[in-house]
Amino acid sequence: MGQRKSGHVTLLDVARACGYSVSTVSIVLSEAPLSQNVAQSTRKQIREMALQLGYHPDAYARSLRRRRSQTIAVLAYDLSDPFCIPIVRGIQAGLQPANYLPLLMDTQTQRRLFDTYLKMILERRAEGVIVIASWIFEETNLLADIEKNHVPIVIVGRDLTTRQISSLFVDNDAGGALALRHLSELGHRKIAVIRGPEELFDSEPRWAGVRRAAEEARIEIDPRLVFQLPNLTDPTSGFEGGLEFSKQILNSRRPFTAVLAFDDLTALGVVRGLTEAGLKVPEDCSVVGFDDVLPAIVATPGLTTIHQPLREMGLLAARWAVQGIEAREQSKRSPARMHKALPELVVRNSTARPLSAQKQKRN
Amino acid sequence: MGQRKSGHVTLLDVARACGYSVSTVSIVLSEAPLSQNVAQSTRKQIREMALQLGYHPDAYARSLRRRRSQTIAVLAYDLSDPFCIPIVRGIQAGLQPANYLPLLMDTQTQRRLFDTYLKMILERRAEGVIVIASWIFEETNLLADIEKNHVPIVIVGRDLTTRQISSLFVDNDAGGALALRHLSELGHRKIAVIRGPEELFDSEPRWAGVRRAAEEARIEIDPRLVFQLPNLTDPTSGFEGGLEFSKQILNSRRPFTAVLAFDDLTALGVVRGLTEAGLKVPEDCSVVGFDDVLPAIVATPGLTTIHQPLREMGLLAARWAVQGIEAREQSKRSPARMHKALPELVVRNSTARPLSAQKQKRN
DNA sequence: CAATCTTATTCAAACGTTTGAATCTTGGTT
DNA sequence: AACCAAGATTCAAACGTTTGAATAAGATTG
Repeated sequence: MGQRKSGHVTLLDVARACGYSVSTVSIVLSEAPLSQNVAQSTRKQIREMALQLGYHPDAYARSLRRRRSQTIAVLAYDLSDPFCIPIVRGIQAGLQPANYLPLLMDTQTQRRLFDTYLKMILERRAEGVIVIASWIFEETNLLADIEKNHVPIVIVGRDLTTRQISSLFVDNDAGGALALRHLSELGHRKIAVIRGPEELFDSEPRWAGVRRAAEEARIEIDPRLVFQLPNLTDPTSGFEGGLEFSKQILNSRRPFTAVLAFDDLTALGVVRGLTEAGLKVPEDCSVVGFDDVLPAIVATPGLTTIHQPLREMGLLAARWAVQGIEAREQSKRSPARMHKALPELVVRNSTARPLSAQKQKRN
Repeated sequence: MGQRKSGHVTLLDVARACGYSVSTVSIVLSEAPLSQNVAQSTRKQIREMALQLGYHPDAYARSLRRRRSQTIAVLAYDLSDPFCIPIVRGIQAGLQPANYLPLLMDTQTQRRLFDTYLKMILERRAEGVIVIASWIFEETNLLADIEKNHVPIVIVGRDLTTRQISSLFVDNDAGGALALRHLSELGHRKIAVIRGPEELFDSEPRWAGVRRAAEEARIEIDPRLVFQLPNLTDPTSGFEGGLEFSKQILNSRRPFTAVLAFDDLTALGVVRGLTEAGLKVPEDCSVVGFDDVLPAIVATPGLTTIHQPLREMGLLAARWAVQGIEAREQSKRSPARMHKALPELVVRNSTARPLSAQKQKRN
């Protein structure tokens, strides 16, 4: 209604419209402690006028004055990886009640974008940063700028506690063991394993868990049945990796009854490869994945996999970030925390007893 | 170094450190036109000092003063729908060069969150809004508040040009026709169709396209082979819908050789249902989806589907939003635009000639 | 009835920028 | 010697809030 110069209604507009000072209006609308002393009638009047004019406080002015942005940056390495989404969801859920706005950024595994966003985080005065880890860059050094400003950082999917950064990640060792144990309990003994890319944090401990469980089950893993995914740029390229693997292993003519794939996409690639070669999953060969992402759930046969509590991890990451901010407010030092999430086996239909074992059973 | 009260380095800090006024420093660092008049030596000195101190301009102060937030809100109905991701990617790509920050918000198909975010959009002074459409709420009315502030709106996935909102969506009619034509060309005549939820914008035109193409191909669609998905809350529940469908149609014992599903997730549900009933896809029954999302690509058999140019649509949406903002700057009225994207058939392995037709061919 | 305490409201400064106008140097032109 | 135009730098106000301190008017007390 008024001829405001900027497009938006300001406190001044409201103040003029109902004849009070800017201060009073601010106190009422922001529900400051002082607003107890403001007369009931005044409060009501101001509130109604604000509503009528369509007043919305300017977050920029407010943040500037309060010196708080109420913002937490979420730096995801690649949103097109279905792995990220549940984490983001969890973070959202954790930030909502604390009234922080997640500033969601997708680096698309590009170094250039990572830098751009890092600058933005600083400029937008994010009070905390949650990083969903990527294997592409050594995030650690890049985050130095952020740390210098004492902005709390939490990283999901990678252990950086050695560098004093709070970290959440799944217990890869336990997960790998879970997967192998499942196959061994079904009666598989000739198990092929696809290890993750060397650059990736999860690869090593996952493999260690597999070996440990194999030993416990007295299964010897034939090194000629162990494959290694190349270092990938695109997270969905695990699928191609799995496809490629199937070709190689079938060519080699070495016998195997099960494949333990590094992650779900890789597993789906294996399923595709085997199927195209005329093999049936799970009858001729069992396949197990890792992560439990959407494509694994809706594929047929449903993929047996290791579930990561991604949502819960995101939730916790958000809580930690908020706590870190609060601690900083009171200039307490909060030490880096660590959470190893427990993975769970989800049995679907890509695994079954091997033909040999079935015969055994029938005997 | 300096004993700054706030955690961040300000212009004043830099100014003091090198003995110039705040103005000069601002002019240099923000590369204002006036900076041509600033002596080379001074410029260099200031830049170096800024870098050394780790100065980053405060986006809040800057936006407040410039009255520009350089921000465009992206309101996605549900990020866990793989459909959204490529659109978001496209938007990102389109916003990057224009130097706008996408404020990515995930409403999780919750009305409450939608409202919360709407308020935030206003408070954060987003200069434009891109909505990735949902079927849950009538966004139109909710967006009224935004429109009142003359913030340009672009909607993806739904036609709201009748309400003067620029809209981008796929040509559902053409897509539906494409799908049916593919099946008919393979020789299918008994085609079951799963229509989308009534609430959903795409459902009707897609169905219309199917009927049109059926007529053109002289195929009669048996109404008893036509099913209807219920109104869903969760986008991935299309999978359950497809599963349920298979049970019903197999129970009915009516013959059919192909299923044209509303979207990919539904199609994957159908594949699961048929497979569990002992039917083979595509040998015993062809299945075609719609959208071409990740799970359709990595499933086995790869799903034949109708591809939507989602990334391109996102890119265009971003461009339109930016143009809308520019137009508003010059207080030009820009009329609502419309773009109907062309869908494409992607043939994978979930469709094949029906058994009957194969025999015919051999004759 | 003056002094004190509430209650209700306003003042004015500050947050960190940007920018039109003002100021102060120079060296160059009449 | 007076004048002027660049050239280099600074002043000061403004953006829209918040908030500690100040003010004014009643009500309560000694």
